[in-house]
Order: sequence, then C-alpha cells, then structure tokens
Amino acid sequence: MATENAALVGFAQHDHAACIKRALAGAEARCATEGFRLTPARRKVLELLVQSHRALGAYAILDRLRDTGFGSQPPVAYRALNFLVKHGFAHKIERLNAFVACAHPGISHAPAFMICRICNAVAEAQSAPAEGGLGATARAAGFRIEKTVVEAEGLCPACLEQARG
Amino acid sequence: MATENAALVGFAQHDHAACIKRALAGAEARCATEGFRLTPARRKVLELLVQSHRALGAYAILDRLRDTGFGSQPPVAYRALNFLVKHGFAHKIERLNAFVACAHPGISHAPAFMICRICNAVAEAQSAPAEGGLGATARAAGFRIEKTVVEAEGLCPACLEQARG
DNA sequence: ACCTCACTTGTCATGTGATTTCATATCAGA
DNA sequence: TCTGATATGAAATCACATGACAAGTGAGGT
Repeated sequence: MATENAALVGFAQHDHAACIKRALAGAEARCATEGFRLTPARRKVLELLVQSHRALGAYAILDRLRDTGFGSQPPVAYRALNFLVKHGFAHKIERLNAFVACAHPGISHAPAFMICRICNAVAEAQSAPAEGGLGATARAAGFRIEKTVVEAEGLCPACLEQARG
Repeated sequence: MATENAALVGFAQHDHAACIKRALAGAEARCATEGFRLTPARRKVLELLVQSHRALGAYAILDRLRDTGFGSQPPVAYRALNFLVKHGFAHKIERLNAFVACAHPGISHAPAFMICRICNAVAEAQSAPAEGGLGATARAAGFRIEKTVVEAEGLCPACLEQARG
C-alpha cells in the first residue's frame, strides 16, 4: 500500500515509492539528453537524498555510501553532491550545511526553503528576491546578483501541532 | 584625514574612524539600557568586526583576539559572537560561515545580504521575504516562519568594474 | 561586609564539514 | 587505438563548531 511508504515532502504525505522512481527516471532522462554522466555514485547519492526526503549532511551520505560498497572518503560524497547541485538535481541548505533533492527538477530555479527547527524537515518553494526590493537595492548599489539563498526557519505543521499539544 | 581610514561599507566609501566609534558607543548605550553586559571580549570582537567591515570567520577573529591577549580557544570567539548575534549587534553569513557587524543596529531586523564572490565584501540591506510570496506559501503549507536568511551572491561594483577591465 | 546565584571566562577535547593532492581508471571522440 | 577530458580512490589536512568542566566575576539580598 502506498501509505506504508508515505513520507514527508513539503510537509505533506505522498506516495513515496513512486516519487523516488519518478525522480531518478527524470534525472536519468535529463542526463541522457544533456550529456551528463549520472554515474553509479552520483545516482546512489541522488537516490539517498530523494529517499530520505530531508536534508542530509555530507557525512551522513558518506556513511550510507560506505554501507553500499562505495568509497568512504569525504570527496566521494562531495563530488557527487557537487555534481547534483551544479546541475540542479539537489540543493545545498546553507543554514544546515546539508543537502536536499530538488523538488522541482528541470524547472528554472530560484529556490526558497522552509526549514523546521525541530525536526529539520525541509520544503522547497519558489522565490524571486532579486525581483523585489532586494533587486532594487542591488541595482541602486551597483551590485550584480548572480544567485540568491532564501531560507526560512520556523516550525512545520507537525511540530507546530506538537508544540501546541 | 578621513580618507586615510576610508573603507568599504555597503560598497561605498565613508569615514571609517567615526563609524567605528559610533558603532561601539551605540552598542554600549544599548547594553546599558537593556542590561546586557558588553564585556571586554565581546566589545573587542564587535570592534574587530566593525573595524574590518567585512565578513570574518570565527577563527580569524580568534587569531586577532589571541594577539590582543584574550583566550585563544574557539569557544572564546564563538561565545562573544553568539552574544552579538543574539542581540542584533552582528549577523552570521551562512553562505560564508562568517560574521559581520550589523549595519543597522537597533532597527527591527530581517536583514538581507549582498556578498561579492570575488572580494567577499558584504553589504546589508533590508528584506521582508515573509511578507511576499514566500509568506503566502508558508501560510498555505501551515509553516510558521520565525526567521529568514536572505543572501544574494554576485559581484560588487568594484569587482564588476575590474571584470570589465 | 558577606553570601549566593547567575553569568562569564579559560581550556581541553572532540565532533562535524570541506578541500587539496596525487595516482589510477574510465569514457567519448579523433 | 590513441588521446584528452572526466571520474574515482585514498591519504592528509584544513576549517568550522560544540561539549564539558573548573575557576573567576558581578549584582542583589541579608
């Protein structure tokens, strides 16, 4: 049953098994068409991220890689993560020094994140700070924005409920 | 002459000596009225941050502290930095794992930062992501935002000019 | 003046995150 | 098949951050 594999994404339940499959298939397809090499290590790291559906530190990923027979030195994880981030399959959460699978792969991207400070669940949303007040400030200052990090910290619905308990 | 001490703040020149004095006096005043203890170590760290007027890593601060006769273990720096951040005298730049003095102390705060990827200069602006699209998304998702991190990376005016050269 | 409680400091030890370096292996295209 | 670009493995090292504990300092009550 789908509910057995249900997990948290964007703070809502969903069919997780299908979602993992879809994400990996999508990544494979895009790598094929764009000429990227989704090697076993990279694929495995993406799978780990999608599977856990939360922010994972590089060393947590490394542990899981080791258990699966891959190399166990930090660069193994970091190289795969860098590849995934570079091509938009994953994002780094600066606040947590951790990584999440991208929730909207393929779509143009100025991601914003909501991070629960209790359970560390992460939901991805869209943002466009460079088009708002910050963009105007930057233009006025002569600063050219190339990339933005937007991360909101707070309480996810579940932990909020818990806290009210 | 003021220009001798001129330095970068918000990508613009200014009278740095006066600015340092003002920042420290302001912090002292606020600590006095609110009952915080601006101890020598804390004051020194704030001074270092204001003086350098850029993002400093905790260990860079620690080095300077050591040279000035303070303790030389990491917690010395981190404790002072935590105090300063907690009370709004400084901010952490998540992207750089570094700290800057607050440019608008006392004023209510949802800071946004512009970070030059070449020279690491940092300018502080105001933001209100929780009141824009992200706020709406969060409300819809049932997420309660408590704090936001907004950091734009790009090129400051000087480095942009350099790059065009 | 003295006590006491809360807070601050100093230091050691350790945990966590990330990169440099160099040798080796694999793949795609000439 | 050669070659250049890219990917991997492994060792070492660097950078960032916290836990734990003992000792010192300050403000308020008695």
